[in-house]
Amino acid sequence: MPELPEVETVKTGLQSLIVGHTISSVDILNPGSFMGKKSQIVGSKVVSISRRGKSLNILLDNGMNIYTHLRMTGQLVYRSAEINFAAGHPNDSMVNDLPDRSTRVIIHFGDNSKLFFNDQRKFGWMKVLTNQELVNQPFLLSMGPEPLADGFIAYDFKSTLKNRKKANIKSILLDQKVVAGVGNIYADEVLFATGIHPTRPLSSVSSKDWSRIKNSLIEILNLSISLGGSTDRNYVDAKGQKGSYLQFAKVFRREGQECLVCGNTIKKIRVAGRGTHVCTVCQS
DNA sequence: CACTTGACCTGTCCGC
DNA sequence: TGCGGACAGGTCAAGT
Repeated sequence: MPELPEVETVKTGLQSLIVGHTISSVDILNPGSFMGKKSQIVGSKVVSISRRGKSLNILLDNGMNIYTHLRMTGQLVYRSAEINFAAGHPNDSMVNDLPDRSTRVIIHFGDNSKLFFNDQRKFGWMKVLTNQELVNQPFLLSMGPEPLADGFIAYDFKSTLKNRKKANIKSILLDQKVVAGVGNIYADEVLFATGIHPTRPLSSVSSKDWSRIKNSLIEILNLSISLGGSTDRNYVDAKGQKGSYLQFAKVFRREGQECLVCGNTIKKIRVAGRGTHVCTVCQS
């Protein structure tokens, strides 16, 4: 599921692949995936790509934006005019010729290259917005700080959360209003790294715990970015390549296997409506 | 207001 | 083999 490291990897890929390209036409295969008028983006040139939390923005030279969220199964895959098949993955059904049945929007560029917005479950979206509309998006206005931005280490979780005592730590880490970009994978990994059980109530999380959480978040997110993110099921980057962070995950998707620290069996429980991976010896 | 649960979708997997 | 149901998890709406 595209979380911060995955969206960051897509952003980096798109920066090298589509900046400077002019949009020549847009095919909307699923109207629910695309909000706004395509006439407002056709003829414009891509200026820059930016990320906030798990959301991505493509800025155009006419002042319009293509604000995008991949949600659970979204992909943004670029293909040049010459190469439609991804090279080197002959047996990989996830990286195939495009469009496929999950393709919802195709953005065509002047050099006949294309950007495919694929989204199996149709939860993701692209919104055409003016700069003013973009900055007024409620989702962006309420979003918490970027964990990889300067100053995050000084961020005071305790004061942000002063009215919240009963919630468990995992649902807090998943709350985009508290901190941006953390999803199920990295919440589980950070809580393992800090020895905190996911169901711990906020009232029992100390300042020292928060300090460990912040340091661990930064370390884990940076490691994942360096590995191209995590591919659990659907995620691929802008070139259609999978990420390899899950090879280094300590608990996520490791239920039934031995804890790499203590040897106890990793368990899968349900917290905040999410599948949650925990070592009950290392985490309390 | 804080917090929890269900809805949104589609594909995969598991048991019968 | 086919079929039903559980499950996957980001965000928002509706419920307690």
